[in-house]
Amino acid sequence: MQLLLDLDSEVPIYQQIRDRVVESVADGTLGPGASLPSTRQCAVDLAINFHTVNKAYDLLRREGIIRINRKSGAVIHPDVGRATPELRASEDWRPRLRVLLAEAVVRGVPEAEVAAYVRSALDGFALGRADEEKDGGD
Amino acid sequence: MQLLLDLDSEVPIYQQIRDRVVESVADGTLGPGASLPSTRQCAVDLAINFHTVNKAYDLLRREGIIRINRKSGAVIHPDVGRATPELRASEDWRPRLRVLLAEAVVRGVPEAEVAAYVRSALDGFALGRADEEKDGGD
Amino acid sequence: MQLLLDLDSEVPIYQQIRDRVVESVADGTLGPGASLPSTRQCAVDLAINFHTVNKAYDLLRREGIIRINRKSGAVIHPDVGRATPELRASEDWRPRLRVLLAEAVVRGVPEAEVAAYVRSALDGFALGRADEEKDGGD
Amino acid sequence: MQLLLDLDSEVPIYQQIRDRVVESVADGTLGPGASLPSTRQCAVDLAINFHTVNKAYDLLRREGIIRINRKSGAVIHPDVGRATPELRASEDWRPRLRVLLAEAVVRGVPEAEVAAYVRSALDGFALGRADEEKDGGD
DNA sequence: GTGGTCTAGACCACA
DNA sequence: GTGGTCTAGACCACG
Repeated sequence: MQLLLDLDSEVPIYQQIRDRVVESVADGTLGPGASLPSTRQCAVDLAINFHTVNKAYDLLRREGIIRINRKSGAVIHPDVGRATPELRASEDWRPRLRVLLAEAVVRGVPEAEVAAYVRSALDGFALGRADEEKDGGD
Repeated sequence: MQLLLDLDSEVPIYQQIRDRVVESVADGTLGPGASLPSTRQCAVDLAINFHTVNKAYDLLRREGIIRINRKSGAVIHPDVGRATPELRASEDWRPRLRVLLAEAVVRGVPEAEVAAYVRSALDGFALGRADEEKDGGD
Repeated sequence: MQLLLDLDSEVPIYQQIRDRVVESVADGTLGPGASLPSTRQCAVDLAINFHTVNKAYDLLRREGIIRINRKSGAVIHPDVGRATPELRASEDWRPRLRVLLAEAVVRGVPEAEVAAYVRSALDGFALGRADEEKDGGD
Repeated sequence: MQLLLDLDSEVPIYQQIRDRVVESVADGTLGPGASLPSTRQCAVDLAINFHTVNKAYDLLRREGIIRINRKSGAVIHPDVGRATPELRASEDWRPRLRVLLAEAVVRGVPEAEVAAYVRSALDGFALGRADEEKDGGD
C-alpha cells in the first residue's frame, strides 16, 4: 500500500490516510487480516508526525475497519465488507453521497457521466466479488 | 426553501448551508434565477450569525452557483447545470466520490445497493431533465 | 455611446458608468464638448436608479472629465486629454497600473503578451492623436 | 517582506495586503516557496485584526498564488508565474487594464509616458526572467 | 433595504 | 504553535 499525501490539501492528513486505507480495502489491495505498517514506521515513511498516524488508525479502529493488537500491530478487520452491525452502524454515507452527486449535476456534468463513473469505480472494487467467490454470494 | 441545519454536526454550518442549496438546485427546488433569502433574514430564520450565512453565500458565489447583487440579493446563477467552464472548473468530485463509494462497500453495503441509491438520487434530480423538456437541450 | 452594464458585477454600477465614459473619451467616441444623456434619461435607458447616474456624473465632474451645466446638461470637458493641473492632479493610476501588471505576470502571462496588449489598447485610443493633428503635437 | 498599508485608503485592507503580496511576487522579493508571516503575527505587525489578514490570505489561496499549510503556514505557490490553468483562469485583467490606460490618457498623460511606465514596471519584475536564467525555460 | 468591511474574542482542529 | 469557525456589533457603500 503506497500512500500519497497532499500536505497542502485542506483535507486533514489523518483523514487522507484513513481515506487511502478505505480505498485500498475496497479495491482489494488490503484484504481482511492484512497488516498495516506500524504507526511509527508509517510516520517515518510519510515524513509526518507520529500522532497524526495514530489519530488516523484510531479513527479506522473506531469505524470497525481495522483491529489494533499490542503484538501484531494494526490489521484490517476480518469482517470488513461483511455488513456487521458495527460496520453498518453509520449510514451517513448516503446524505454525503447525495450532496456530491448534486454538486456534480449542478456543475453541469451529465447524469450519464456521473453514473458511468460510479459504475467504473464500483467495478474496480474487488471486495464484494471476493466474497461471492468464497461463500457463493451472501 | 426550507433549510434544516444540524448545529451539533461536525460539518461547519456554512458548509451545511452551501450543501443544502446545492441539493435544492439539483432537485429543482431552486431553479436558475430563484431568489435566496437575504443574508440577514436567513440568519434570523436559522437563528445563527449573519456572517456565517455570508460565508456560505460567498462560497456559493465563488463556485459560480449563485449571483449576488447589491439590490436584489442572492439568486441562483442562470447557467447552473449548463457545464460552463467556470462551473466545470473543479473536477475533484471524482476522487471524493470514489472514497465515499469505497466506504460504503467496506461497510458491507452490497454494490447493487450502492448503485441503486445512486440511481435513485440521480433520478430525483430534475435539473438535467428540465432543460431537455423545455428547450430540447440548448 | 452605448453603455453595457453588468448589474451582477462586484464593480459598483456608478463606477462602471464612469469607466465606460472614460474609455469612450479615450477612444474618441466622446470628444471634448460632446453631450452626455441627461441623468434621468440615462437612468431610464439603463433601467437603474436615477441617483446612481447622478453619482457617476458627480464623480466624473470631480475628476475634471465632464462639466455640468444647468442648461446644457453634462458635456465632456474641453480640456480632456490636455494635462491640465486638475486632470493631472491624481497620479494614482501608476500604483494601480503596477498592481495589475504584477497580477498578470504572476498569473503566468508572458511580459510580451502584456506589453502587446498595452500597445494595442493605446493604439486604439484616438484622444492623443487628435491633438497632434490639431496643434501639431503638444 | 515589509508591507506598507494605508489604513485611510478606500481600498480595503485585505485587498492592500493581497496587492502587496502580488507585487512582491512579481518583482522577485517573494519567490516561489517563500514563507509569509503567520496570520496572527502579520496582524500584530500591521496592528490590524487577524481576521483581516486571514481574509487576504484566503483570497490569495483561492487565486492560486499561495499555499496554506496547517503546520508551516502560508508559502508562495511553487507554480506562480507558470501559466497553469488555475492561475490563467481569470483573464479579467485585460478590461481592467484598458480602463486604467484610458484614464491616464484622458488625464493628459502622453501615450509615450504611459508606455514608458509600463515598460519600466515590467522591467522591474524579475519573475519571468529568473526562470530563463536558472533553468533555461522549463 | 441590501451586502461588505473591520474589529474583537472564544473555541476547536490539526500537527 | 498553526489555521479555521462561530459569534457579535459597529460602520460604510450601494441602490
